[in-house]
Amino acid sequence: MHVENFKIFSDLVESESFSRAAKLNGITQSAVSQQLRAMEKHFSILIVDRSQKQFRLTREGQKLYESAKEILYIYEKLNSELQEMKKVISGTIHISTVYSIGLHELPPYVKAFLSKYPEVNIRVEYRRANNVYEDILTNSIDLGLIAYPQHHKQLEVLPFHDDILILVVSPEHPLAGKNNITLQEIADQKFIGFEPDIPTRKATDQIFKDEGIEMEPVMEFDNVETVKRAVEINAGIAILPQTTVTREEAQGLLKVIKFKNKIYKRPLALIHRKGRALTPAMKKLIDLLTSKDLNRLEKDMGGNQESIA
Amino acid sequence: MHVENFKIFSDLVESESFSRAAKLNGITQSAVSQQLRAMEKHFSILIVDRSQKQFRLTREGQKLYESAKEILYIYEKLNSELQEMKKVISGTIHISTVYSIGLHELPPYVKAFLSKYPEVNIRVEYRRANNVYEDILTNSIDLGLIAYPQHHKQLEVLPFHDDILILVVSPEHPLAGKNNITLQEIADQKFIGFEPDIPTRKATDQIFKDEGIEMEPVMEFDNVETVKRAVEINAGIAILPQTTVTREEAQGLLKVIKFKNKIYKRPLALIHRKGRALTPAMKKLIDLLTSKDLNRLEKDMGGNQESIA
DNA sequence: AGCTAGCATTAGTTTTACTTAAATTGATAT
DNA sequence: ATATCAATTTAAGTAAAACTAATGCTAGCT
Repeated sequence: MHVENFKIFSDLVESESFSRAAKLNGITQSAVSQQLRAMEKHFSILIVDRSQKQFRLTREGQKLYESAKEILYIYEKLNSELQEMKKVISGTIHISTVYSIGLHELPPYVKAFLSKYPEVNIRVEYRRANNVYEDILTNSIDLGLIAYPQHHKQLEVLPFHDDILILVVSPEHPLAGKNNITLQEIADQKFIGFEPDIPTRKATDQIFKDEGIEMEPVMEFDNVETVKRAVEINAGIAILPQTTVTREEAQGLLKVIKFKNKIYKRPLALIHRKGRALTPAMKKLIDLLTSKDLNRLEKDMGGNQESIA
Repeated sequence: MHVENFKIFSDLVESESFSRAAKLNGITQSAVSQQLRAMEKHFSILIVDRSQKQFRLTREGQKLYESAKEILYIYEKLNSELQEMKKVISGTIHISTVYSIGLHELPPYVKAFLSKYPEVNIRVEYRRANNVYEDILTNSIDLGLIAYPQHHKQLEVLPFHDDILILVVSPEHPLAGKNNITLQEIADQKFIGFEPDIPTRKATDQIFKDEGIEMEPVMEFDNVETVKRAVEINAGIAILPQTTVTREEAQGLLKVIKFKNKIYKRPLALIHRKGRALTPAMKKLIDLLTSKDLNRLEKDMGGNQESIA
């Protein structure tokens, strides 16, 4: 039994005419007649009393009509609710991110997003890179933010943007006066790095290796914040993403020195489980994050804002 | 959208397996997969999150499941109610009948019927024959009882049984002593008849005509009861259906005389509008009335008695 | 009696739904 | 990494259902 049959039957009852019910549903009168006959056969009942010209339901027909209306009501409600759900931007988004991105890259995006979609909750968890991948693969988290993305069969990797790696020293450090510098010039410095399993550490290791420099950190930490604190007390120098030190640089706590001739990039990426159903809110957030220009996107999104249920 | 689709989807959600849902519905797992895909296309939504092996509904899928259950509940309720209605013998039956049948033939049947199906209301209206036809054709009445049935295109005529016409005289009448009689012997009697448009009058007219007797009633009435009263006061003789005078004969108010050599029958019939939807109660009553043997039928019906909702 | 409007019927076509079989996928083991 | 396994998806073909168009009926009207 088609739900559409109920619609046509309902129209038939209300219009008391096969031909009008047919027109209302864009089919021929013959189809309406055949449908009714099929319904009568299906339930093995008489629905319409055909003993007179005037349209008249049997008791069974009356009952059927009542149920048909109920079903149609639920069905139409379902339809509109589903269409609404597609549009409505709401719910909670769980994000797993490494400190460096979550603390320094993400906030402006989150702020912009939440001002557009106040119905959305964004919950950010700060985790080590390997845990971010794990969270995504086990479906315990919606989105992940990592640097130097590793590809994986069940992972959708969306390039975010690239950070630039710069040298960070204490204002007290002998190199603090320089405006730019080469890797060779810091080869004999005390280097403060990330722990070996942190992607950025692997990246800096590779950078040094490419330049033929053997560099063993004097200290290792698992997040930027601690590295910065160590550099601040002049325990050594560090190579960090530019955006993670803007505040300290502005406050004169740290000195930032660019590399000469060379730009070391730190690619960032947004990851989510491949094929994972994305809520409209998640899609919007991904759009925002993968858009190159935050301001342009903010404008674009203004027109798209939907009413919130 | 098929209601059956909702059933399969519901099974899919509850079993969390395409193959089990398929088995439950006697189709292949491929069909389940195709159906789900068709539903997703139909609503333009994702229903099942396929990003992991484990079965998981999307928010939309959850909503769909809830509505599916509601619809299935109504549909199954409708189904069982319709099947119940087919069985249950209840409601009101409107009968139009002429006096002679309604008063003397019908009562035992009605009594038997009501004792079997106490949920049924039988409303009997006493009308002239032409009005009975009219009531049936205009659908204002369910069943009609008439004598000498006229056939009509929109009329279903079910032969009831035949009355036997006999001569009725007052015990005071000179003919009262006779056991049987010929038409010729009453040719010069004062005859009390029905009005010309009453079928039984037409029948008696024909009977006299066939025998070459010219017979003009001295009185005309439109129903048996009045005819009998007139005979009782010895205003004349009358030809009436045997069953209409049993009480008066037993009480000695009237004398019944059979016709010699000849039996004049008065065919009775049950009529209803052709194609008119008959309720189960009506069908049962028709069965009872058209059955030759009241007692046998009563026994038969004993086993068929249904529970009443 | 014939006409008309509306429904029913029939035949043929299009559409849909299903089955079978092969391909793909994701998870797990090798 | 590669093979494997179980489950789902996809593809192709077929059976069934639903529809249209044309025609047939029938009740109610003139």
